[in-house]
Amino acid sequence: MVTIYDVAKRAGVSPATVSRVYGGQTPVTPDRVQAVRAAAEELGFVPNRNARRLRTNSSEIIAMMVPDVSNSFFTHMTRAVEDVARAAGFSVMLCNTDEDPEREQEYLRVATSEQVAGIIIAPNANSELDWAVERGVPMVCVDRHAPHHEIDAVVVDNITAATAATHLLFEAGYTRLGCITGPETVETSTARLEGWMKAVRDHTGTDPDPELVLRARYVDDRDGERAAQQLLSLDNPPDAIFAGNNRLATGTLRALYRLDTMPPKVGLVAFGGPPNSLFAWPGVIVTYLPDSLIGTTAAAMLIERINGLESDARTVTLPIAMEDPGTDVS
Amino acid sequence: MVTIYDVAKRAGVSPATVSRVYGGQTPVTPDRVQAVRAAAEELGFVPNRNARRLRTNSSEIIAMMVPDVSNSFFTHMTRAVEDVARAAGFSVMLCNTDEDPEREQEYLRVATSEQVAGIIIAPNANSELDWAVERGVPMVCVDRHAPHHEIDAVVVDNITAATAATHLLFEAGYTRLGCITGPETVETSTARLEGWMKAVRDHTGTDPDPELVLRARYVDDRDGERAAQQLLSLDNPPDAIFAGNNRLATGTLRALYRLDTMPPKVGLVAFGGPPNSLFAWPGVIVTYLPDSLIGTTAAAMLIERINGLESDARTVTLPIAMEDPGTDVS
DNA sequence: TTGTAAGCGTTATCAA
DNA sequence: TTGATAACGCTTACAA
Repeated sequence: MVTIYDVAKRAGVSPATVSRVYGGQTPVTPDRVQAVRAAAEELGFVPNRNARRLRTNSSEIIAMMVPDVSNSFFTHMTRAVEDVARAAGFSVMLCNTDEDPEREQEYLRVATSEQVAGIIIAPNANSELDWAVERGVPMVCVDRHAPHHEIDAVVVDNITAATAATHLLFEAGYTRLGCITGPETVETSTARLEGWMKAVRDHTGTDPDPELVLRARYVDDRDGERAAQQLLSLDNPPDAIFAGNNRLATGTLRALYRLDTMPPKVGLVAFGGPPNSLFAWPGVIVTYLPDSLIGTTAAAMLIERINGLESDARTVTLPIAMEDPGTDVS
Repeated sequence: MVTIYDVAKRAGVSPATVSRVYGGQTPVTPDRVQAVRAAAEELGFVPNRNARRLRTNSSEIIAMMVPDVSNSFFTHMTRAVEDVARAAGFSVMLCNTDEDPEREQEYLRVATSEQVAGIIIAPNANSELDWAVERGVPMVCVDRHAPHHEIDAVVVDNITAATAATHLLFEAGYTRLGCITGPETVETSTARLEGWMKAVRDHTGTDPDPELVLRARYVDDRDGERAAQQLLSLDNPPDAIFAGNNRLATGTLRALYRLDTMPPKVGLVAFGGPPNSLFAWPGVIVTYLPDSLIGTTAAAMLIERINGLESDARTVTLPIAMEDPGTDVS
């Protein structure tokens, strides 16, 4: 391994000078910079970041922890984070927590002991962020608030959007609405359920029929498909379904397709949009989560923290866009 | 920061003993292990990986470099890599090269100077892998061979599958086929074009009309959409289109939808499948790339290299599955 | 502006 | 089985 000592010898300067050429604060005479760069080039020198980190106690890596790396919502968010991070000189390390607290905990441990510059995380109700927070690692939550913690967060207004989307179903003429939402450990699933219930109460004047509400995992299409099948095989099945995230929407669509009751026969709210939806479909109301905007906002906030900002925890709530193609088959 | 010295003092042992308790090779008496663990727990000790790496010259991080983190093909592959890597004690750092040699080069630099354990990369024709290879970083290419290099690779048989899929279009009764493939810098796009041409020659006995072949970027749906529009607005437009990857297929479908010529009116080969395709569609022939299998295979091969395997470069070619729902509208 | 030298927290060598 | 001690490659006082 080529070190600054080798480069120093070759360039006829001291190791300190070499160090200063790379990201040093102290100025170095131009011709010496030249000499050092030339020597480094010839020798194929690469600064050892571990040594640097050991010395400086800081890295240029941001860890991004999401429950599902293959969900387009998070991949878009990640891309946005990466763009902002790279512009500020950080690399992004992506970690897949799979909505599993143990995995998440392990990654938090790894990230902390890697001395990452900061962490962006979509936590769940059981996340134990204390540990990393206590050790002073800058952190920003995305999509969900931090449980029990004063941590910056970038979220969306799920309740309002869920209510609005559900209203659109009623306006389209559907009357008996089912709801498939995520597990209780995920904040957004409860918020969306709440928004849905509000709309149902507004329109019917009563609480929704409990058999019309199902919970399924966010991370697997199949769970959504099974839940939809269950709803549709009720004695008194719903004529429209609210699907609490993009995967659940995909699963629900698949169930509808299998049963030959594609929208608009049965209405659908795809909260967060089916992933990579190809085109608008009559009878499908799609809400678009501002994935990229969440990412850029969170990255910017994290970088502020990394740069030493000490203010109280901030929460940014972003709006949700919606598309209603109507129920006409065109 | 809590160090092994603090823990040692608290536990009444030497720093060396503490070090040995964590991942050490040398045995330690059980009660001392107890004492050390207890002390570490109380103090909230986390081993500093930078110091460890500096000392041992090795990390437990695998860098995965893909051209498009939001493409489902690569996200599925990444998940598979992660599963295998985690089982072997590695964390996975995901890097988005955006099909851009400069970005890729930067990430290779970062990864090398981070002393990553190994690299899994989907390179393009301009990738300069020499640099990292020379420094002895274990590497495996996925989806594409390494340009000019003796490096392990896990690929699929694009030519054969492209030919077979194109044959299916002819068999379905389509006669004038267009082809939208990726840029020349990407090996798979040329291979798929080649497979398509072979099938066209087989059936028509002549070379395909040059105006029916278009190149578009792999990484953006819109490029595919524009290309499809261009093909369909020819004086003598194709009655079926071969789309060279999942994004191009998505874009093509969108163009077909806009022009109200959805399959089976115009036939389609979606090579690699439209992302998260909801269901089979008449007139759409889908080839499924073995994304997960590529990932697990590549990860296993990389880990062998990390563990010191010195054999010649190996190339694994995996088969491609296909689905043809026929042209009947059901 | 430059060089010398002392760490950063860990692991590896060597004796005990 | 354990402990003292010398690295690992880099940054940074401090002195020149």
